[in-house]
Amino acid sequence: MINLERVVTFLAVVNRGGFREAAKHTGLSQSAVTQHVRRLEESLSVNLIVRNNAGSTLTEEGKVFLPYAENLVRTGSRACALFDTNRLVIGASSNIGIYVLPPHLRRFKKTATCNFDVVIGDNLTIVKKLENFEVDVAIMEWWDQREGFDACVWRSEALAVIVPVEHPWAKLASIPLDWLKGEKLLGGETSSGTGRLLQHFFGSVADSIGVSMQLGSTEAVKRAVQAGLGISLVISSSVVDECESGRLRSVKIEGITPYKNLYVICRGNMLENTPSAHFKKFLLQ
Amino acid sequence: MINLERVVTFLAVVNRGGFREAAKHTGLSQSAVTQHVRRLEESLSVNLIVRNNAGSTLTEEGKVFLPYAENLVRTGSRACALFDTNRLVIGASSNIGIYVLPPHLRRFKKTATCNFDVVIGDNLTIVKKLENFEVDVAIMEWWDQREGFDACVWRSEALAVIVPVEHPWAKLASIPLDWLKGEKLLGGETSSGTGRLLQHFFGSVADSIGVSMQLGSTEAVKRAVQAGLGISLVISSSVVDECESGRLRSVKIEGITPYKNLYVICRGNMLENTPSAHFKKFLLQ
DNA sequence: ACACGTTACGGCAACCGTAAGGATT
DNA sequence: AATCCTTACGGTTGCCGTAACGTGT
Repeated sequence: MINLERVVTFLAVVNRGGFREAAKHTGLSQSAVTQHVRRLEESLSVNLIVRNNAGSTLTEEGKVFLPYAENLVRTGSRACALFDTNRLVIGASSNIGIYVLPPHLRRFKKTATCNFDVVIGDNLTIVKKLENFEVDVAIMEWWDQREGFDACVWRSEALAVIVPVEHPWAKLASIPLDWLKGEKLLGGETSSGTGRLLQHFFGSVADSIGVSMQLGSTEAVKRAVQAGLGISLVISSSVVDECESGRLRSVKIEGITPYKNLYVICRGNMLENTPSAHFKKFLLQ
Repeated sequence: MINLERVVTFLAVVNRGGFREAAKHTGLSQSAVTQHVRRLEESLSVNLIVRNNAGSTLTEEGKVFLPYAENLVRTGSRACALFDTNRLVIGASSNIGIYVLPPHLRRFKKTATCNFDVVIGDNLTIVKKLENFEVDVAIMEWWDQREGFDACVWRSEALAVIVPVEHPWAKLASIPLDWLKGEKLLGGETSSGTGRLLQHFFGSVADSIGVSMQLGSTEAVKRAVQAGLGISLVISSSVVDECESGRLRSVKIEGITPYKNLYVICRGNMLENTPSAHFKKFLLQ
């Protein structure tokens, strides 16, 4: 079985571009670095690194091995940190991490008995990291009930239809649902479950609502709407500032208050006395 | 950093239910097993296993650590097998493995520079094994274009409508497509893409063709058709013997020669000089 | 008494660092 | 000559297996 210390050294050589630098960085002698890499190569029966006076580089085999090496070290590190009651990695999908979570994190920081890191990324990335043990707990905009995880609804986050200030609807207190027929919404992050939401709140009208671009982030959507490129449906808290300062208008829909459930997700089989359990309990009060 | 050998031993203890059994299974002395587990526990600063005369069990911490351990060992094993140039595991979905592949494997055996194993299973099982690095190359009846794999069409395999010998169509050279309307085909393996095939070759007629049972294997379908339970659509080469010996009849459809594409699938990022690359090249000539 | 896991201990191999040795520029 | 990696070598450590030792049934 592969020796992880050697893999760590291998990665150091790759990242630092040479054996000497890797030695400095890992605290080993550079002779030990040579031995680590050589033994790793022997155990795999291939050369991983092209030795070179001007920067060592990966062989083809090294390139194939690299992702495995990174995965192993990541997972190993996380496993080591598992019972370290002093560390927590929180994952959040972009919108939540940017617009919703910060004040809660600030409150948590006061009561927390441990340090924590936050990783923000699109929904699929965070799910992947949750599965890869790179994050301990995730706050997400949807959950597909996959096996091995405990998900519970944290809170409902209000959604808002936003339009440019010069838009005909901009000065109306609210509009009837029918007006949305045939509209095209500017899309933000992919895979955030917008389709399902539209269906749920707008019923048959949803079929005639299109999503016209995938701008990748709510920030991009806000700018695009400001620029008059179209309208969109976003989390209310993401546009509080813009609405107050008059750069965007939030328009209500008569009789409907669309919202999005946010989920707290942990791996199943969690212990009581872990940082992630504390964080979950904190969020759910 | 965690020592993977100790993790392997830990898993052996968990799976075998005791230190002694784990020792037998891993080839270590049971003293060494004790040391491995103890050192692993020390490195994580928790107890993982409850020692017990009647079967050792996991502690709560052990249960939490278990998935990490499995993940690490799986990834490590995969990485080790990456450059093993003397081992090849070929996966094949049942029909292909049973009826199509054997003569090719025989030819390959003559030229092959490595030993190989064959794993036969239903389509989903083989995909799973491909993703888990349990098979290196797979021959499948469909492919859903998932990321990280290279798939190419190997060959087209003719399909045949089969009927019992006493069936009204049995003595006809061919039948018009329309006759299939309202028929029910006996289904074999699940998830073999029969629905798409019917649509492709039979067009609108396909909508009125049903699939009445899921018998699980082509062998079962053949027997069922022989017994007069219905008709079916199968790979021609699977019924050559039965048609020759008069136990089944293969009926042509006027103007249509249905077939099924077979795919050779490897992981992406493959090197040139691997057994699976050789096998793929061999199949594609 | 038996089956299980732990501890003690001696031999062996692995590993590390120092220092000298090639190779390339 | 300078920089890089490899090799040689000795001291230390860690690891394994044998065997003796607790412990619970």
